[in-house]
Amino acid sequence: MTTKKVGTRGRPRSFDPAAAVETAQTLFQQRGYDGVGVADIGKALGITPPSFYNAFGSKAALFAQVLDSYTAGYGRFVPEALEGPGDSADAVDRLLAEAACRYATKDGIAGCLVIDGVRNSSDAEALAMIVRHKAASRDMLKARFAREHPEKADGLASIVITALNGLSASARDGASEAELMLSAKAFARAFREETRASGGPRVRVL
Amino acid sequence: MTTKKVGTRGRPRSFDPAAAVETAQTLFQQRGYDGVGVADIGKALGITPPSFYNAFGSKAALFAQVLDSYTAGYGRFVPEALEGPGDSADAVDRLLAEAACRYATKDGIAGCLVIDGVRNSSDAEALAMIVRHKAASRDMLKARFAREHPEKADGLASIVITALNGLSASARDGASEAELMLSAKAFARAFREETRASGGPRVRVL
DNA sequence: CAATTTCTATAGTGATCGCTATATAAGTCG
DNA sequence: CGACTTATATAGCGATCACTATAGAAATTG
Repeated sequence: MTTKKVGTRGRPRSFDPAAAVETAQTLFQQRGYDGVGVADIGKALGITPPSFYNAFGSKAALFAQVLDSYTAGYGRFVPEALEGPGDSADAVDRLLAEAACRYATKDGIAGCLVIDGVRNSSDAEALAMIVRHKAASRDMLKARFAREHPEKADGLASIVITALNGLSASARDGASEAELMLSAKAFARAFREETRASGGPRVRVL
Repeated sequence: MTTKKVGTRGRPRSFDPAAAVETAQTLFQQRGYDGVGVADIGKALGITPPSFYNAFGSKAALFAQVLDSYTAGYGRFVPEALEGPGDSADAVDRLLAEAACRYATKDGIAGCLVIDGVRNSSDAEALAMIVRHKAASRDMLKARFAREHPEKADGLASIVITALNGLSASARDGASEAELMLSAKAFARAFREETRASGGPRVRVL
């Protein structure tokens, strides 16, 4: 009896659903949506299928909870980096550097759940959820860049998303934090150039 | 009887194995290794499981053939871009631009099979093959960059790999060729800066 | 022709997938 | 206490996974 809410009738839960969401997040991030079975989650939580379905409804519904929790918790660094001091290029520099730190392998977890959690999945429901989350992230980036570069906000968002995609993929392939940071810094400089350029980069090599 | 080799005894094949490898490549690229079943391939080829196993041995063995064919054919653009005229930065500019073109969705296919074909897969054998192919690609990049930048060849390879990873991932997420090209050009400029820089970028904004 | 070789289809292996029908255990409430 | 409510476990659903045992069909060879 992990949860103990007074005034509730019926047999109490033998596990904490919030902790279960965290456990599931870890599993989904390690193996991807399709790579984790309901049986795996059940084993990790010490529960059997009926308890799982009574608590979460379905594997997809649990994944939705995991994604919401992920975005609201771990994923906060994105809006935080974007809304910090300085211009768009400063924000992107913070964002990519932070991503390089966070995406690097820690406790068997690497990369971003939203970016890579359902890659190659054949589950339409899970794919649709991720599409929504990615669209929301793109809108967030675009809105930030549009404040200074309304004309090319969309292109700038594409560059940042592709950079984040690359960092997450390399992290999942085992890249070290130092390796990721090198790419992050290079891409951040590329972004800064892009915010300046009309045609090519207006810089002069010394 | 697609194949007709004279002098062979026994019942002839009802399908062309080389064409089958191409068909399988398409399927693997569309849905990933785990997303394609032997039954799917059989249906696409109009054959039943015994014919499949008689010809290829196993799903993993077919995938190995697909990867070899992919690297030897489609994947030639990588060494070709690297060995063209100019310095490393010129080579990377060609490489990333070519990748942007090729990775963009065409006939339902997007991204790179080596980069994303087994992402989130739970098949150890297929994963091991991809690890080998990725290592070979990294070595190729590193060797090219080491000719001009022996000290930082490894870091430069990391940047290019992360850029390619990003382009492939964004392509699989549906990015247009124009979008990918914008990122490719930005990353190529970042790479050029990196080949010049010791500390930060030695440029002056005009 | 018959013998040999090779590929073919039908059917089914055991394992795993997400999910559930049934019954029981473990609580609160009157 | 009994009535009620909720969560639990055992067992199994149909579907799909990679793969195979068996036997027959289609070619070359003597």
